[in-house]
Amino acid sequence: MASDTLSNTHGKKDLRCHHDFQVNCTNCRLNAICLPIALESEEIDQLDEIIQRGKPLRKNEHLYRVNDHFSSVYAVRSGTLKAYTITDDGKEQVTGFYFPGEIVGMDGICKHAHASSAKALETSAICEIPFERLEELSAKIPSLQRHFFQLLSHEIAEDQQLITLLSKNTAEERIASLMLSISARNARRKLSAVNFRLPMSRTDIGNYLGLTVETVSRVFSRLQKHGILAVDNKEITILDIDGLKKMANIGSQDND
Amino acid sequence: MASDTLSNTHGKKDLRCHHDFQVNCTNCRLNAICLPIALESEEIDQLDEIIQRGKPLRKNEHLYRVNDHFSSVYAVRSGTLKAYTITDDGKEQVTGFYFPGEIVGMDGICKHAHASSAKALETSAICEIPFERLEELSAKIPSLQRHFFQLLSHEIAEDQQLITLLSKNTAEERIASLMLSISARNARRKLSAVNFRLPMSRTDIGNYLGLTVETVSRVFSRLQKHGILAVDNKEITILDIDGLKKMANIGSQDND
DNA sequence: CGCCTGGTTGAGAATCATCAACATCTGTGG
DNA sequence: CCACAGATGTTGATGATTCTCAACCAGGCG
Repeated sequence: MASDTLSNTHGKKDLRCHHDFQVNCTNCRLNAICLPIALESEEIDQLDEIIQRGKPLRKNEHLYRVNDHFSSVYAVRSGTLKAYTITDDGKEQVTGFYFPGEIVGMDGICKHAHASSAKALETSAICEIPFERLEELSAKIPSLQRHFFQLLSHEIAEDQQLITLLSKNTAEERIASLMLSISARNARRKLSAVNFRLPMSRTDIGNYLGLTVETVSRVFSRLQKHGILAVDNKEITILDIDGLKKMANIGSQDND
Repeated sequence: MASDTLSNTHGKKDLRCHHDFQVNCTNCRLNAICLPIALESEEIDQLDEIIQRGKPLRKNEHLYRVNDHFSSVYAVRSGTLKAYTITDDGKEQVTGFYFPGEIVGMDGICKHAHASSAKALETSAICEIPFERLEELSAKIPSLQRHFFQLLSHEIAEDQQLITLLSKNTAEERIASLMLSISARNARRKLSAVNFRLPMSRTDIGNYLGLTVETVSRVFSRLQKHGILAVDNKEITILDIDGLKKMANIGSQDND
């Protein structure tokens, strides 16, 4: 099933051994949703050359921390990351979850220091993309520059969706939206849209959606009672996707 | 006082007459906070050439609407804009306010269609920057490419601050943060950091911060009672900026 | 086996929304 | 210049959603 998820298939002691160093952008299953989209094959090779692999993270390891010097953005190849900041009064704020094919770290460009921290929710393989090299290459390959502009813009548009969610929607609507978002992102990777395992804790979900753990738990219970979801710990099955969409108040949204 | 605010100084019938068509990027007071930062003078001229001016908007006029074809981003030269989306159930969601020197429309890059609408809160002068031309020029001028990447990244980082605000903070903290943000953005334009006129309605403030008009009004009253703000309709004076910062739970934040 | 983290469920409290009445401002037209 | 209408803002009373505090349960790991 999850052939792009290394996390559950190897132990902890020798992560590097099982890692496939043969992966490159050309043969990566994710290249349709990652940076190389719309590049010519020789251009992909150029991009491929600047990308550094072989940095699998174990669960709870940090990819970078807030205020670290910014030098790269990162593509998730397998596993899941969460990005978060610490508020002035010491509380954590989860700002996003990043699944395979997605790019993390773009909020650090503007100040040359990371605006958030990123840690692995499970064992994760990461492609590091040195930003200065990417800049140079972008100036040479117009479609790459455009694609990267689009990636940044996409993150803005997504954040604004989250803003709307937090500003206007009830607890049930927020959870429903998140489930639909994860479902859509799974579908994009050719995984099941109705059956998946949540990589994050209830605490992280609540934190991300501006809710307490208790509320998250109660909403999951309610959704289960109403026959919309089957919830077994972190294992989620969407039983009534139309009901879920109606609950999320989503007409024509593309949840990616 | 507000020499870069045309809005209050001219009537409605002949907006174009009073508009200063001599403005270019080189002599624009805002060029330190707009795009041309860090460009050589001849590079500024190149940028200047692609920028289209002379599009003053009157209050409530749209710069673009959601789903309009995306072809440009826009720099605010005077006045104020608000960006907003319409949720599936028909409610408005304000996603940002844009002051002179700031760039609006960047959320449209990713889908080549605007992800939000932008309308003028008061008479506003706008610089239109055709995006394809900007892309071409960015490929030629590395510092421009970098600056634009940074602008996009900055918007992401800002949106994430708003997410945190909506997710974790009380009504008072949200209002206090917004006042501090407006104050800091005024200061950046060499205007008063403690005395300013809000260009947006209470409804817009509430909408942006995820609160009702009534709550916004009550919080303003409370802040006034506590001697932190003097509020006279849209005229705001910050009487106790340290108290305001403490209230906003802000230690070391740069509110721009 | 027992501890510890993570998750669930319940009861009471608090913040903010809703509904409603009233005040103020703006601008239009007489 | 004044009067009026509609939009905008303020204040109060009530109620709902969600948070807080607390107890309890389940699973994983030493």
